[in-house]
Amino acid sequence: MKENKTRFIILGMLNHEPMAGYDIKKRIELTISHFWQVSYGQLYPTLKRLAKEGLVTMAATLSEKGPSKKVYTITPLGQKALLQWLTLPVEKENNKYDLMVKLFFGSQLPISHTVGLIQSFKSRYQSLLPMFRQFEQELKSIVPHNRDHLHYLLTVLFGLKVYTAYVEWADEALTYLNQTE
Amino acid sequence: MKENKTRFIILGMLNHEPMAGYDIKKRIELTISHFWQVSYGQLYPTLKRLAKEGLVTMAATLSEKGPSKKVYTITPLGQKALLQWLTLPVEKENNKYDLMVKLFFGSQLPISHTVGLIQSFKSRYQSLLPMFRQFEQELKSIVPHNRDHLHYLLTVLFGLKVYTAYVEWADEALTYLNQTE
DNA sequence: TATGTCATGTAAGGGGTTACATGATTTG
DNA sequence: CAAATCATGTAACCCCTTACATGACATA
Repeated sequence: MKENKTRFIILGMLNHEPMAGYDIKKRIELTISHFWQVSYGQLYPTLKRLAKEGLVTMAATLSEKGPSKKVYTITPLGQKALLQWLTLPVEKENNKYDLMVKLFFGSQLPISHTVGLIQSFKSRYQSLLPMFRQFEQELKSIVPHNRDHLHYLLTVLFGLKVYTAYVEWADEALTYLNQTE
Repeated sequence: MKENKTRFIILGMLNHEPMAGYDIKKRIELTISHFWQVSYGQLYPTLKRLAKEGLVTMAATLSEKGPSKKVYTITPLGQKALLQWLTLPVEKENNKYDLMVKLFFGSQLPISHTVGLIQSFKSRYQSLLPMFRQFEQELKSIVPHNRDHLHYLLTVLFGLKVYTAYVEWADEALTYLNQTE
């Protein structure tokens, strides 16, 4: 069977503080989008469903400033469901890399083309590194006093490690391709 | 819009040599499963569809040894479709890590629990490294003479880099958690 | 003879993306 | 005043996984 994990992403975010759907989305982008993504098409219906099941409550804030928002708050039932899910076994990740498929089958294409693909892969992740390094610095100064931020830091370090590995691999690959030319 | 990439995985495999569905699946497991996965439930219907569209042809081999197989061969049309897809822009990967979500939200759980999760993550990938290293050795001896194998090698090096990054991150994370205890 | 592997499939169901739609508000 | 952003949603579609189903053959 397949549990809906989006539910728990939302519950996790709301467990930190009450938020509107739009804000949850922004928070996701900022904090966990390097290892989990949620689209509006999934977010809003799931919020509605969580409310219906009593795991969150909704309060519409009319006319405060900007468009009206629907602020959601996690309920004790929701917290219980979240905690229970957190103790469930971790599922193995099945990641897919379009680039690798194209590389694997791309021996007929000109090497220059392959080089281009790898270069843009490299620069995509290289450009993200500074942001992660800044997060790392900020978090490391807070962590000694705050348990929550330790967990956040660990995921930032993960992003840093993996993206750095991407960049290093790209350099290695480009070296090999240069030798072949 | 969303193209069906499974089609091109199959075409790519058949472009190397004609095979039955079962063999394609095994080949996928052996060579690209660390960056792409295909299930039977997707494989067989897609093969059927590719045949219907004329991108592959099917020949049933009855009674040779073992159960009968349906051997598929790529057609010129199929090769054209494959080549065309290979030149399409690479799509950004959207990978999901269940573990990271549980880490990110898991500050309320006992540290020992978190440690356990990270340890099993580490050992899962650490145990895969020797196999990749062996592939690396084998391929490096062939590569100078064979263009195909260079591309295969690049994806093996990718697996090696990323899985090594996983292991290194795990060690880093465990160190942090030890300090906290 | 029972278990495991070979070999091919189908059906159900869900999760998730994309595209479409709407309207208010802010900013250049 | 136009464009971007805020804010919430719906509908279609499809990819994919899971579970189920079948039967032959090999092996312990």
